Amino acid sequence: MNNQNDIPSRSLDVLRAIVNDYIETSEPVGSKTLVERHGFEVSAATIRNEMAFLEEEQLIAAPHTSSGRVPTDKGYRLFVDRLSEVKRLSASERLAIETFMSSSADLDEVLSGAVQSLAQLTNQVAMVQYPSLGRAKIKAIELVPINETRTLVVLVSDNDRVQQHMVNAHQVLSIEDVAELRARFNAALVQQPFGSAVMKLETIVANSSNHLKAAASVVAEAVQIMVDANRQEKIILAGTANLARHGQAPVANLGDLLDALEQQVVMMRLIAEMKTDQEGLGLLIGKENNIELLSQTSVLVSSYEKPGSEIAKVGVLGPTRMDYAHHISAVRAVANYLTKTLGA
Amino acid sequence: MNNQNDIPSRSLDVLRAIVNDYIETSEPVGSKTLVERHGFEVSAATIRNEMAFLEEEQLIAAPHTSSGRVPTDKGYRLFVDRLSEVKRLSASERLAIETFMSSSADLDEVLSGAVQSLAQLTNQVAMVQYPSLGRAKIKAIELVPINETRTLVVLVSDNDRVQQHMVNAHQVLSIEDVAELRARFNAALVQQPFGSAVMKLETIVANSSNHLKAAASVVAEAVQIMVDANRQEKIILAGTANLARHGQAPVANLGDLLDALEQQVVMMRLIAEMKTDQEGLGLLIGKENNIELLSQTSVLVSSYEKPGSEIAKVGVLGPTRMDYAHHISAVRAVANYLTKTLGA
DNA sequence: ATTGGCACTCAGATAGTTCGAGTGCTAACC
DNA sequence: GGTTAGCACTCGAACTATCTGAGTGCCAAT
Repeated sequence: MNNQNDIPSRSLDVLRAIVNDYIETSEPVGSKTLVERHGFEVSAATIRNEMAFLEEEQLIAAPHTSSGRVPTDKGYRLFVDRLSEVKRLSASERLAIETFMSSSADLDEVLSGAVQSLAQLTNQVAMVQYPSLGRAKIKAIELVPINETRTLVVLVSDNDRVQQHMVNAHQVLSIEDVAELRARFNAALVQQPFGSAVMKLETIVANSSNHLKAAASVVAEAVQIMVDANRQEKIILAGTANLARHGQAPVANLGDLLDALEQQVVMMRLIAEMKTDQEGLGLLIGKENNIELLSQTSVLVSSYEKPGSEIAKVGVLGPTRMDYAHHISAVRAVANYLTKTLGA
Repeated sequence: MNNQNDIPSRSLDVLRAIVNDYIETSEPVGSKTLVERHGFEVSAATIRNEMAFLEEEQLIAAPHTSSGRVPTDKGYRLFVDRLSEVKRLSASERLAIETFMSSSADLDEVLSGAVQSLAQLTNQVAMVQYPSLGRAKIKAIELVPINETRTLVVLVSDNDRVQQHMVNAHQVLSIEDVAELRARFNAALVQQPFGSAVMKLETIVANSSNHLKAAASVVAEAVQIMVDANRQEKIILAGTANLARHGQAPVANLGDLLDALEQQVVMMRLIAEMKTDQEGLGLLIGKENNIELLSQTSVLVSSYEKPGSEIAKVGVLGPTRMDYAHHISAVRAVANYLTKTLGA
């Protein structure tokens, strides 16, 4: 097994050229076109020798005997890690991000703007993970009476996230009743971290006036549900149409992939488990993600930070044959804007 | 131009058989298979004569000379209007709807459950339109301080819909300030229909304490935005993956269709403009919708009612070659459940 | 180490052939 | 008159054959 560093510099030049060409044309690339399009000072035959070497190293592969070569997952990996220079975003691209992401909006709007601009920028499927609220605190609980028995429970956390859940107390609640419940829940829960809030719920119910115990327990249940919904990761997607567009789908059965995306669960797990480097970037190429359905797709994420809550991720999913150099810039830029906007 | 009623009964039998067969097999259907699979007491030749007649009437067409026949839009229309018997839903299908649509949830959850169950039931793209809130009234306005200057404005309407919008007052607001704003807005707006609420906003701002005028105007703006967002129709989709699944896409470029669905605007207009009959059902077959992109798809909707607000629609979109008899039942059932659940 | 030369491979395009489901028409039949 | 059997005909789909050319691997010469 050869170490990467054993690969001579010219071989790497060839690999870089192959990846760039293939990303651009999406056709297997052969030795002759390679010499023509890039400024190699050697003949096609020499390049062929290099290619044979790269193939031995499993960095490129031929779809069928005697056809051009295509980078393997391993080839892309080496390319990304050591060969690609980051393409800076153009001014118009930066502008696009800024206009898409209106600041001074609430979390939902900011995230949805971010994911849409990223999808448009990359022509891939974009996704953003909600900041996990593990460390977030409860800012307020509002009870809004809807009719005699039904009440809307609104939970606001200290990072601008608002959740709501309808409950039915199965008993008539007077205005005073609602006020009491509101007071009790707020007194006990405001400023509590989500984690510990749940433990207080029983006490609140126990302390409530007798005739309100049932209602209190229903509200407590709603709070529990919302806290749980928080712990459970959530993502937003945009640009799924890009999968069907631009010719060759990155998967045999496009329907299955779209389905998986719609169900969210696969992507949620994947994005949650992805590791990122010290710069916050994470990338899984092809089979690296160990998900059969995604064996021909790459997932690129960058973490962004929401002060006060944990770090979350934003990224794109596309065919392994994606423009890594460009997309890395795009994802990173959107992540930066997110951090900036949310920090304000 | 022949009136429908001039078409002899046996011809209609043949048309019905053709539609049913084609829906089932998605292959053009020929005279021989037709005689075999359905209990026609006549020979294939006779059926051919009938088919020639149907073709003259433009109810069926042959993809190419000497191939089986396929129903035209007009053929489907006649089939649906006069020939198909509604297929009742199976017990398990009804059960699926019920479990999907937990009652005592808020509007978002109910609608999202409905659209998901419909997508699953029909294997098509399902969509539901939010009830327009033209007649709805404001139930409460809550102001939740997020930090010194930012405040979350929560607007609850009397049909369980909750909206929120973050505002930045650009000035420090004390608890008393927030209380005053809350009181003023609620006093002026609670029980006001959305339509007239907007007109009161100026007065509220004018009446506010001087040092709160700026803040009040920011909040008023937020209310305005939310009211507008309400007036603007909104839909939820589910099951878009079903388009890519099951073989032949109903459109040349699947990407364009997915894109249009994601952008929502096309479907929003279409669903808003669709007419429904006295039973609340509406159906556009193929080119009837006059949208090039959707020329090979049918859209089937049923209206549902949310007491107190206007009527909205729920339905499915799929290839013209869809199982109308079944889907009509499914859409109608979901609409009924919606009306029932929301009326509670 | 590099290169020109050359035989070889093989996917994809083009063209020809066959096959059969399906048609339209006509003449006979009830 | 409606129905039917019979038959010639059509034409897409599937199969085969052939051709082409981009690309390869290898070897001998530089």
